[in-house]
Amino acid sequence: MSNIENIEYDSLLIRFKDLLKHNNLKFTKQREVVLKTLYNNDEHFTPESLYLLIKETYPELNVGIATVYRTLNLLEESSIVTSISFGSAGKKYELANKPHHDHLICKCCGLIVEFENGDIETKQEEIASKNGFKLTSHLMQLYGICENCQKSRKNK
Amino acid sequence: MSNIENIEYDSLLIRFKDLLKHNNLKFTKQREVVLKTLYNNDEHFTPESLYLLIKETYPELNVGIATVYRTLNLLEESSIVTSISFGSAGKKYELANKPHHDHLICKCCGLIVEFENGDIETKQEEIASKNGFKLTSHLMQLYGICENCQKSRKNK
DNA sequence: TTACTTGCAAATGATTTGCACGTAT
DNA sequence: ATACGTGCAAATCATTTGCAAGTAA
Repeated sequence: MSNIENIEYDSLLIRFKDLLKHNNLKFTKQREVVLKTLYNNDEHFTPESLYLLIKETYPELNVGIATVYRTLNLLEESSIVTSISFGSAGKKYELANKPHHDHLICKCCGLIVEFENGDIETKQEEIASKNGFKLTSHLMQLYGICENCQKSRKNK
Repeated sequence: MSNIENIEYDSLLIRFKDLLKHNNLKFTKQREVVLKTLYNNDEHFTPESLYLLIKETYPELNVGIATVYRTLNLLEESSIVTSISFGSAGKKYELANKPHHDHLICKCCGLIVEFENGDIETKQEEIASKNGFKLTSHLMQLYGICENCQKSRKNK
């Protein structure tokens, strides 16, 4: 692990600890492990997939899925993680401090592809100011069928 | 109700009936009423809100919520309706053949302004196809502070 | 010590499913 | 007549919550 990554993780951890202290909450191994696992794995996790990975990685901690849910909610309220939801397949979480990007989501298998597009962001600013709004953030998710799912549909 | 609306509805209905026939499914009052209610009300429905409106509008049919779910799934698979996920507020359905609109949302007072922007939609198509996706829908919400709220903040 | 946190299991809420009866074709 | 569709209630799935025991501060 490089120094840069450690610095990033350390600052995340400090933010998390500060937040806990401010709210009279305690810093626990379980909470740390949730944050660390999100940080070490560049994926979009469902609560269950995160729970399974944590169980596998830290079997001695015997973390319960309820704690994963509780910690994800805490982290999301504090804007340390964000979630995206796609239909009935559920909700997925990722760290919020990644460089800004939007999501392309397969309605069929749940695959998520990240993208970034400056032209669209410029247009969004134009639309907002045309309507008298001062833009603070946005949510853009494109839903479709990915290459693989298009193929498997044809095979049926 | 104008002729134009009737023609639109009739063509929708024909599409639905064709689809049912094609799959050896039957055209029933309940299925018709789900489509008609979506058509007559320019809203985003949760399965439950749609169910409640149908019960209120056609009490004699005694439609069950399971049928609303079943019909929405059927209509969605057939691309007659699409669903959009509004964050934690759940999943909402609307007719797929309406012109797509997006939302500009004031974080301060909740004002919602609808807009439509062809340039962005074109870019979205480009992004999707560049990633091998066949685009079916999108969710774009711009969050900000509206004109009025900007003024009243200054007054404070 | 004393709150807060945990894992567990039970509870909840949304959606789906099995079944016997009803209905469109 | 024969599937298929329906409402109902029970089942399921993801998520939340109550509780007694454990742990950070």
